[in-house]
Amino acid sequence: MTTSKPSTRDRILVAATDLFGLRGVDAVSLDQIAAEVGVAKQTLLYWFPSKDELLQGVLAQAAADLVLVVEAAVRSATDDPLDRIDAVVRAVFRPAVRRPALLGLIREVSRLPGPVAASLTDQLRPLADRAHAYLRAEMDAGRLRRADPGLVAALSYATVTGIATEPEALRVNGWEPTAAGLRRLRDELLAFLRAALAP
Amino acid sequence: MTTSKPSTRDRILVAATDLFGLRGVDAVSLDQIAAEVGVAKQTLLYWFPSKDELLQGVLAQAAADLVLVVEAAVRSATDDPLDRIDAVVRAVFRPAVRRPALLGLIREVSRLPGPVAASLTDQLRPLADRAHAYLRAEMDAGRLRRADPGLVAALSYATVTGIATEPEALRVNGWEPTAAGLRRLRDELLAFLRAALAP
DNA sequence: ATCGCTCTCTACCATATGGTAGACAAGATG
DNA sequence: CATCTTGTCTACCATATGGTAGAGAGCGAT
Repeated sequence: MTTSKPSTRDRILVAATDLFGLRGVDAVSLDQIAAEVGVAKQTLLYWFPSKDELLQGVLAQAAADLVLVVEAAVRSATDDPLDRIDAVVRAVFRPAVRRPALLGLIREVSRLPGPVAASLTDQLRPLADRAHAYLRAEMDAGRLRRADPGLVAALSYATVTGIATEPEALRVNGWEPTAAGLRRLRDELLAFLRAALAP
Repeated sequence: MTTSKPSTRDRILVAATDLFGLRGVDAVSLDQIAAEVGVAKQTLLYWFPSKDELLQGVLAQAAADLVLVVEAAVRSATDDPLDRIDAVVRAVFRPAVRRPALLGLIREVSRLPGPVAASLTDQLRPLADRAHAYLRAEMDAGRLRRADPGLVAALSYATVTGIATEPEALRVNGWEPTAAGLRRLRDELLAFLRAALAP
């Protein structure tokens, strides 16, 4: 549902996503976002009645983007379950590399309980449910090693977001959060998944 | 370096750890922490000259605890590398289940760049370096499947913290963040690690 | 007793922030 | 022209927060 030319509302959404993701929601003031967009704070509050609703708007957009990316990856993959998993993981990593703020923001919000986090969870649930059902079906068909599909999905989700959203934290492991480093980590994760899920 | 009876300083540290971890650093005011401890805000500022230094104190304690737990686990394990990895993962999960705030806080701080995060990274680096060296040695000895030890360490760290610190986020995968659920997830992770690292 | 040290307290302040009130300009519509 | 809607702005406010200044209580040492 993106309009063709960037409206004020869209520009606010983009700037807020980046700033929230980069510095953390609480650390970013409406004034800073407004300055980044080049409008007055009141214009923000015109489009989004409160900071909370702005955050919700940002998250709705981010979740929608994530859903689109994953669905495109699924459609473009072959029938082989390991290939599909591969494609989805790569798809999730791609925007995370290009725009680390997005997944980082999702993760920050999910960390604390509350209505905003609950709403986000609701938006991502269909995606998770489909992955869940898919894994179960493939395991039943003997094309993946049997395991609890919910646990596998949760595990993969935790790992992917853990890597993609907090590359700075991984420095403690002597690893550098460059784009090349992220790709190597992604490939290692894929190797892990193959080793653990191959029938 | 813990004293035998809980001093005011220690009580402040405990309360701050829990509150920071539970609600996020920015969302917790010094007044709230003081109220929790049962002292005046000034007493906090007497022991820790600023909120930033309080945060650093909390992190130093948390990092030290983590180091102790992991080292104890390593000492108590057998020589088999998979058993050792198993023991370490279980050790990291244990405090995370009992006191989710701790690892969550570490992760939150690591998320944003800055001097506080850098200092924390420095405190955890020895641990990471030892894990790194250990994995490399075992791989060289043929007792683990060959892989980039830095990547394996980073991957495991990301997964463990991803699971342990953000159980709420994993609800999207139809999983419940109970203690039993955490244990099942931990066991699944261990199975993954065995499958991927067995020689 | 009194000095000095440690620890805790009661005010108080400067600042930043989210949010409100309302004016002003530009079209669209009658 | 008059009016209504949309979008942006300037000015202002109430509040919360991190931090400062300084006083006083308890207590061991001289």
